[in-house]
Amino acid sequence: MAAQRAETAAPSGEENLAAFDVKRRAILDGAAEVFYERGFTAGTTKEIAAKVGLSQPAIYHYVGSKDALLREIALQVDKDLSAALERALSASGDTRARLRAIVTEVTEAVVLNRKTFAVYYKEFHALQGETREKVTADERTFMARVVNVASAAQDEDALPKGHSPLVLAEAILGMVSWVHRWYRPTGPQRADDIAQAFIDLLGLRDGL
Amino acid sequence: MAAQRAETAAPSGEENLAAFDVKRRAILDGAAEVFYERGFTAGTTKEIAAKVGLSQPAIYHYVGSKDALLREIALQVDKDLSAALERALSASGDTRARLRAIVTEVTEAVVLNRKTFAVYYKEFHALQGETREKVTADERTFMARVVNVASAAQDEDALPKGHSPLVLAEAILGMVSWVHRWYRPTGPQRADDIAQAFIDLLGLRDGL
DNA sequence: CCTACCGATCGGTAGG
DNA sequence: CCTACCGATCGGTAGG
Repeated sequence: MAAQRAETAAPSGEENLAAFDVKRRAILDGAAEVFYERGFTAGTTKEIAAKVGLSQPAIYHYVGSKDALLREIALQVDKDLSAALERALSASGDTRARLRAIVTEVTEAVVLNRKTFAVYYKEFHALQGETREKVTADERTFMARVVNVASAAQDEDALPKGHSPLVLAEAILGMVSWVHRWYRPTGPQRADDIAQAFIDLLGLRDGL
Repeated sequence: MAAQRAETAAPSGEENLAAFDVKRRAILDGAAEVFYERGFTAGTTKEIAAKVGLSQPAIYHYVGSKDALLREIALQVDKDLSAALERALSASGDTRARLRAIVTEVTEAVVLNRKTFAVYYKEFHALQGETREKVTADERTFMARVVNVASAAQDEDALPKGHSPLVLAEAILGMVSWVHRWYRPTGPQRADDIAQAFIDLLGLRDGL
């Protein structure tokens, strides 16, 4: 449960806290990759260790449990999503501009950490206890804020009236979230191009 | 690998082929539910058996392996998706009407078998061998056909020009596919309402 | 940070 | 279709 750092001083007093964090980060990255390729349950701590050049038990010097690996991944995505929304909503402009900013910021977040987002979406059900509750609550808050913007957009004729703003918000976020499944970094599209296509498709282009 | 039916004649000659198929179907439904709730790897044959009122080994009288359970689920979704697209493209009407039909038919398919689709999307990576290849190939064909419609729609000014038709197709299908994640049968929305909201959001309403 | 290893789980088989 | 059970895997600990 508790972080392991206190019990894992460097072997010979030569390595420092920064080295610990660097390796810990590498382990988390390796975990995201393994869970992305094989799923949380099928992916093993041994595979993660191999990717970082450690023995399997060595993982436990840096992280308390396999569950903790998934928890950190989920909390990272949770943080990325709120940060993206925060940036989008703090930008200046009218409601349509805010919607555009949401699309752009969230698309960029998904593209930037595609594999981490994929693990988050696919392995949500494997989250346990407080983490599950926190992430669920944060997602609800996130949705509520986007729904508010969608509702305002309907009032201003930037989105079609006569439909639940919740459905419109889920539609827009679905379009954006789904990027994690088809985006390829080697492809011709950049995050900006994709976001702009979404914006035009939704009729949110500036001056429309 | 081979179906088990030939080796599993009814215990006392009383039950017939229909009973076998009924139970087999129940097992597949139970598997979809268990894999939906717990994931493919974490979900056990014991849990599936319990849901159908059988012992764990009894599962193997009806299905050859745990992998076969996932395979059948994936092939069912594969079939549902082609059938939906087939219906959409065989309907009369112009390109915009065809796009509307794709949105409506696929949304209805996803809503109807929400959990099965969720397992398909989340556990794709666990598919093995020929099944994986077939499903991958079918998905590619599916996409190519939707991209064709999207491209034609651009030519006819039913979708915005200046963007890759692939990105537009992924955007529309993402919106629709994501329904598996938020749709609740107890909610106020029917599949039709959702599809109509998508259509309006995309500016595809008839006569626009 | 490693080697050795335990405890538990689980897919699948045997044999009836 | 059941009971009994095997073989293998894996998360995590011990002890250094």
